[in-house]
Amino acid sequence: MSYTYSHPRPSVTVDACVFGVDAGALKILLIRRAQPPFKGSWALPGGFVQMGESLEESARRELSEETGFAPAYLEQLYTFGDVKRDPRGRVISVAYLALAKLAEAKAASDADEARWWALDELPDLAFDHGEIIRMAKKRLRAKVRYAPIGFDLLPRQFSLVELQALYEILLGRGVDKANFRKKVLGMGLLKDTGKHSDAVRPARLYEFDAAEYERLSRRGFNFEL
Amino acid sequence: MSYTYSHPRPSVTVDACVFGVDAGALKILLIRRAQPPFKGSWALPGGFVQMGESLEESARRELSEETGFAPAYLEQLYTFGDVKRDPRGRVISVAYLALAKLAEAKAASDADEARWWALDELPDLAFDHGEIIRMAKKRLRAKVRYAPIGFDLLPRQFSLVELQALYEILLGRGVDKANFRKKVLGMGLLKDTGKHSDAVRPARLYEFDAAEYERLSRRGFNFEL
DNA sequence: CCAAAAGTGTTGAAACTACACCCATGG
DNA sequence: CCATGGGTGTAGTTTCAACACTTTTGG
Repeated sequence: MSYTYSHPRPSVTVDACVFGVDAGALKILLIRRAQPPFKGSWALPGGFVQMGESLEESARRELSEETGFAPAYLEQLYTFGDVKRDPRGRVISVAYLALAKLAEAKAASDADEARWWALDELPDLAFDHGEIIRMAKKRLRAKVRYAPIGFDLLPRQFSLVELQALYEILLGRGVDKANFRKKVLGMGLLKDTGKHSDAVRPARLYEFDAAEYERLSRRGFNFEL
Repeated sequence: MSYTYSHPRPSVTVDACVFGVDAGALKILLIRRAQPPFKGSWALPGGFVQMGESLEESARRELSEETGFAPAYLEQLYTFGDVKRDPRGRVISVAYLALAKLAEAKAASDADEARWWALDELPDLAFDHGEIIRMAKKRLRAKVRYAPIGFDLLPRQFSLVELQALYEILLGRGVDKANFRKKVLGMGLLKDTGKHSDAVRPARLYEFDAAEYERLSRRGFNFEL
């Protein structure tokens, strides 16, 4: 490294918005802060980026350390850099959006310092984390319509009724059953597993066919619901 | 500032991808680097974030200093943080996507150290700027379809033929004239200025009605082309 | 056979596509 | 009156939305 500069530098953190669906509602994973500032407040899991790790590695590490959790889906959301967003000084935060499958979500929900909160009953939040969550929610609700990321919120095998319920939660409105099914199956992205749920009337279980999605995408296909 | 930490910190920079349309092609504004590393190479305009300015302010300042240019549109694109992306050490870059109106684009193109390049004839680029440009181009081509940002690439007043030509460039394919017009005018976002171009047969000139777009957006309207 | 939940068919309206055509102006 | 480019109209097809309907299972 032959060139080095010495100048005042901001700190850089990562914060993760982990969403999950449980009990018919969209939830987000928060931790209680053990250190000042905002000691005792709820906040997004996250922390300082270390010199030897990429941003995404940093997000995964912090998530694992603070919640013991490895998300099914992780994408960069936005970088928040207002001068006064952190009372400790200049701290720039790279926010990530993550999705968790329902079963795993429940497993992690027992911890004392990390719990799931329904999005319409959030506690007071540290820093500008309220704003970050608003943006993450907006991104999720928009993106679920043109990218096959909803499947990362469901178990690997799911029924069409479950998938429809998920979309109704995310979109915030009811969906016509017959039309939803025709559209979803018409895309040819769901593999019939041959299995059935054990409901009153057993429902066919499907799997998302990621390989087929890749193939179709390369040929110009666009997911849309 | 009662809490302060002392720990190794990355540097943070901003880089801007400024797009413009000229001579029927999509172009991007690059500068020639005067300092090492990559001295003499072409690169995105940008530089170090200062402690007292937000990220967007920083992007506007660097753009102004290096190209004398204030973009019509500016949005954050993505943050690049691979450990080895800069030979000087750990440098995280927040990339911005900017759009410039054609007339202003031409004005700035005379400078020696800043010039416009067609996207299919780019020179060798410093750092990971090639990757940043690829992502910016992808975002622009996708976003122009569901957000009214194409207008920021045209003069304030424009004919439908010009608008169509713009979309054909951005989408990379031909568009049916009659259908394009019906769709665009049907949205009710264009104000007829009453003026005409001075072509062989004078064309009606329109303006994008930003206020009306705001109004419709709040009522659930979604731009789409 | 009844309740509950899974799964389907039909139809009219709306949107999209392709393509042919007409119109205004300068030379 | 012709070339150039601006500006429609229409018809066939596909997609969409609404809604009523049938099927399977447990009790």
